[in-house]
Amino acid sequence: MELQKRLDYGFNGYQVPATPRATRSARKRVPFKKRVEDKRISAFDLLATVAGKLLLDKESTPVSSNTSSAEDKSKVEKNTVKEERRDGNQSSKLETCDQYSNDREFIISQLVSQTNDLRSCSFRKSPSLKNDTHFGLTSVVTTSDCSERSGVLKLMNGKIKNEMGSLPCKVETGPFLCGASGGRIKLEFENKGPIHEELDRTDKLSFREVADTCPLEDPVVVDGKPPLLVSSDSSGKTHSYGFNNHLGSFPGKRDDLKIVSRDDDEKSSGCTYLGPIKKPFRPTPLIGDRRIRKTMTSKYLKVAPRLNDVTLSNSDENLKSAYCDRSAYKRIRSERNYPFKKRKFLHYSSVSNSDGGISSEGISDSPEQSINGNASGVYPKMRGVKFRIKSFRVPELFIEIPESATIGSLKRTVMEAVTAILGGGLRIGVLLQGKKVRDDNKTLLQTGISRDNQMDALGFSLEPNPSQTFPSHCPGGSPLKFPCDTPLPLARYPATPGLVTRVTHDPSHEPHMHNLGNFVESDHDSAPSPTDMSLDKSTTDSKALVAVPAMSVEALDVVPAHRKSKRSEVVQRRIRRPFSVAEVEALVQAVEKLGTGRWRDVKLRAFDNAKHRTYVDLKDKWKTLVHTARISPQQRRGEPVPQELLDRVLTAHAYWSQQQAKQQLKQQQQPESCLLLYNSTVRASSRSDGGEKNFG
DNA sequence: GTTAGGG
DNA sequence: CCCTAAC
Repeated sequence: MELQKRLDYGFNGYQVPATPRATRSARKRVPFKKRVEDKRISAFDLLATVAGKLLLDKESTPVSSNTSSAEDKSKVEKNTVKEERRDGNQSSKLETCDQYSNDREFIISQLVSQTNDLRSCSFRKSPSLKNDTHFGLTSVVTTSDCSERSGVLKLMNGKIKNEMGSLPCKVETGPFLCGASGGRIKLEFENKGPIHEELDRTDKLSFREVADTCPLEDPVVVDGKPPLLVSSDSSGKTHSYGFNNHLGSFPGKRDDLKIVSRDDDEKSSGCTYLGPIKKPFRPTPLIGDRRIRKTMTSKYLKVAPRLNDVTLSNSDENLKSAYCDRSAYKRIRSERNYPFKKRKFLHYSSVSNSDGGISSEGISDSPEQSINGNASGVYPKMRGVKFRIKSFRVPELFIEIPESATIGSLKRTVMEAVTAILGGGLRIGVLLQGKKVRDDNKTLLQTGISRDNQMDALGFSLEPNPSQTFPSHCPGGSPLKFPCDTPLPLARYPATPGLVTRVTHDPSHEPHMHNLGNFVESDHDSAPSPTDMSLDKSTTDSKALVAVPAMSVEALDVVPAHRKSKRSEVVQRRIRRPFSVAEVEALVQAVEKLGTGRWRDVKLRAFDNAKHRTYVDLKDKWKTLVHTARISPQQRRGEPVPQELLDRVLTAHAYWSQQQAKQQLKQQQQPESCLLLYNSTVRASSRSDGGEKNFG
């Protein structure tokens, strides 16, 4: 009979509705049980702790320092406010920086603009980049705990490249956590030349030239201020979750920050050559819209070819590498762009999939490690374990900035790039005796980290955060393109007029082609590895999708899932990702077939690869689609959905609503026995084929 | 874990 | 998109 109805309806694409929930065996709702806090320390906790220590504000640092934490903090906030108020005023920004320079100082020793060279070399194959101006940056940044204030930043025609390989770090167990002694963070941006700057006793952030093999000219030394991370959020809440502020308040008195620019193409990983960016960025419309207001300084940095790629080598490899870097744009969002909320922290594998040389060194036992007297029942001898990370190396950074940009802007840009990296582009890997500890749930005790004899083998590494990678895909509607023509879902986010900066993380997560049918890209969350992903998709996806329209690139914008270093604390709201027309079409198609109320199936069917689209999202989208279809076109907002689709939405919605009503009616009328029979029949028919069987 | 709806 | 009640 059901079949007959369908035929009457005249649509053969719909399926028998799934058995209504109500008819399913009743499940008891288990009252929420408050979880008992587990005092055990898991690897994840450890990571969170360390990362938090490294990246977050100095609020958590001991007050024993000469510098008042509170004072610094207030200073930062003050500056923040001021900056925002004078938004756009360069001089005022400098002023702001000046204030801040009390603690840190930047010296730029060399600055070179090589727009032309770049254009003729690395960018030869990238027409879209022709007009870009680049400042190559090679720098070493060091912050240390002393009062000495000096630093040097040399700029060259390269860029701050963020090398996303696994990064080594040195860790020392010690009073770090308790602040007894200064913890240090050494971040390196290596530039081929193994320039390692030893941490000095400076109390500021300094940039120092490293292995600059490029011809430099017009050396410019500027005694500037540190690119204060500005919080443009006047609400004043920013500091509570914005990484920028945390960075701004980098415990200069205690921590050493070392960044060495690096020009290591070989490390750029196996990315494939990608052609010019075809997909134009979606204009960031609305100047003055929410984004602008909120992210004045939160620029989106992009990769820029490194100088060395251009001047030092003309080898294909270099060009290729450079190109890859160029194409591996990603958005790095400032953490403060996201409101945070108390919520369950996204669980993710904290250990990198990348096998890049990870190394850790220098972990030393802390004399005073232990003390957590409170022994839990499970772990009778619970001991505290303290770590002191002596140094970390930060991935490469690429920065592109207009010639006309001011030094102040440049500084800020660099700072922001670093901030972005630290804020969300990295994750921490834990190594024990050279091997990654992948299970975040293991306790230190279980892992053996708590044992003294293991301390020496413990290491941490900074690794690229897969979630920050840029997915790519090939728009199905367009002709098949060569890889090099794959549109890059890049986006430019001029933070301030005249200043365009972009940063990218390692190309190791290079965008890859997918089957046309694979219209929805995963956001790489917890992706095994770029390579695996590709393979995975090409095999898995192809079979699962049928004649699904390809989505437009914009739909695939990767929005880095920002991970708070501090677990269990605030987690930002997911970024809004408007559905593209292609997605809508896929959704409509799936719903037509599966009906409303089977969102999980819809998800599996049409959005299985779009990790960022949950079935709840799909359900919500359908809800809004129905609403949209009902309102007048004038009232609609956002990317217009073809009327044809909206019509289908209404049709399908009406149909399934009717089905639902009928079923409910039936359930009420049918005797129990019949109901059971009916249900079993329906289930069998609707699920015999994975729930996608069509009526004929 | 899913679904349905309100916010 | 989030949150949550009700499955």
